[in-house]
Amino acid sequence: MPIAAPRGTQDILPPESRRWQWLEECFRHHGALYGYREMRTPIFESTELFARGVGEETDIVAKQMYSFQSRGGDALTLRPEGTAGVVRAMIQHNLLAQGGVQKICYFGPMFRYERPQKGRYRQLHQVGVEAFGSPGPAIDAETLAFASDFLAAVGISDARLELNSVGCPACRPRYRDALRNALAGARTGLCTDCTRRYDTNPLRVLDCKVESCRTVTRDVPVILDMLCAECRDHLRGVEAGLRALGVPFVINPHIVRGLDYYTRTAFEFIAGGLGAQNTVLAGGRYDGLVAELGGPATPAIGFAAGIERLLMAAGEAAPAPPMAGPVFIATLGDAARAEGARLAQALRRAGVPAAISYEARSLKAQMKEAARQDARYALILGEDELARGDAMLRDMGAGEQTAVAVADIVTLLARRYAA
RNA sequence: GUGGGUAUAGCUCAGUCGGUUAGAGCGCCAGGUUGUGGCCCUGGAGGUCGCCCGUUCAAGUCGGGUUACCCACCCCA
Repeated sequence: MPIAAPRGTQDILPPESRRWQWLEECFRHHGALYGYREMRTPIFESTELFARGVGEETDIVAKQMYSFQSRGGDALTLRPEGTAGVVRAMIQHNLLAQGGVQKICYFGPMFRYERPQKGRYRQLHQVGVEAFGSPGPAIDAETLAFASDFLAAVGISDARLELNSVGCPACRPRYRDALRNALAGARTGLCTDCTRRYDTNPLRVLDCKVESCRTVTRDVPVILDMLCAECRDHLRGVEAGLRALGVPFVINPHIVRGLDYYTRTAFEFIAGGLGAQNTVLAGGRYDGLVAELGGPATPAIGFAAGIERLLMAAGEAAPAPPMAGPVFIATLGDAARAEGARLAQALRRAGVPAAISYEARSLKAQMKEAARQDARYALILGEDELARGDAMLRDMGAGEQTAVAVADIVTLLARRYAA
């Protein structure tokens, strides 16, 4: 058996790669509309960054990281997500000292050691944004509008935005205690995972998918009723902003984030057609993270989306804009083939995509090759044409051909391809 | 980490009760057409039936194991 790509990774082959380029272009375009600038950070970072930035007790850090020791003895990890690296870079380069709002977008591969399945990979690719420096709900609404518009642009118009507030360090502990109290009586009805979560992170019981747990959590108090005044006002501000911007949403009090520096706004976009992995884009506010990583206290909000899932959810809706079909130069004889190569180069330098036959083959075989390459034109150059100083220019779509002087070909085709 | 499914040509898949030379469609190459793609006809190339072990006179087919992929749990994008 020859060597195969590692488990949970995949090769993005043409023409699928064209859809990736298209999606990345969509993302860049929307980023520019909303004032985001791209940042590129390393694919590996200090393991400690993720331990602190994502959280020691999360599954991602506890059992899904590709960690290794460098030859110099440093503990490093392939990034499992994008936010930690961006925040680290913002702090390291003192970009937050500039004041104002800083909007950063990024995309690239992330790595998580998970059991692969539909929509879940060990090397996944995300696009993401982070906005630093604005504490109010207006930027939350704008960020969600960005997400919604971006999804629509890539052909996912049926995604449902689910919104929640996870409170803040002032009100969340109070809710956590209330939740624990409410669950205490029904502990025996919880699944084994949730029995553990009851102690470690009771909020996570809320998004458990086991039926018995859902039954238990149906009547439990919701955080929305226990938010402090500031968090409640913030959420109302986000809702008002979304309505003003025309972004539909539903409140789902069961959306949670595991860590203390996630604050207030939390959201997910749910799309169909993805099986169990149906979250296509998710994010939230993390007003405590920059300070947690040693930077100046800075409010922030962001989201990330998995490219593989986006393309799956988009399905047929995601077009793969075809490249302009080339001019295929079919030649007969060594002298004509050499002239064809020169002609092709002249065409390319004039901005016209050109292809040639590298070997001596029958004209029929070359015409089939031209059709296979979806050529717009075939340029047929044989001994006779070479002697006359012209070539047959065949319109592959129309199936008509005319003789054109070699001297005029580049100018003529450059004009047609420019149109 | 747990469970289920699948594995035959480049791709998508047939393959009967275990039976002698493993098939189809698409794709590829060539010819029909001495210099013209798509449609048609003819021919050709291409296979360690995932891998190992076992049962049997005989295994693509049955059994065990293993690996990979897929799906679900879990977790998340």
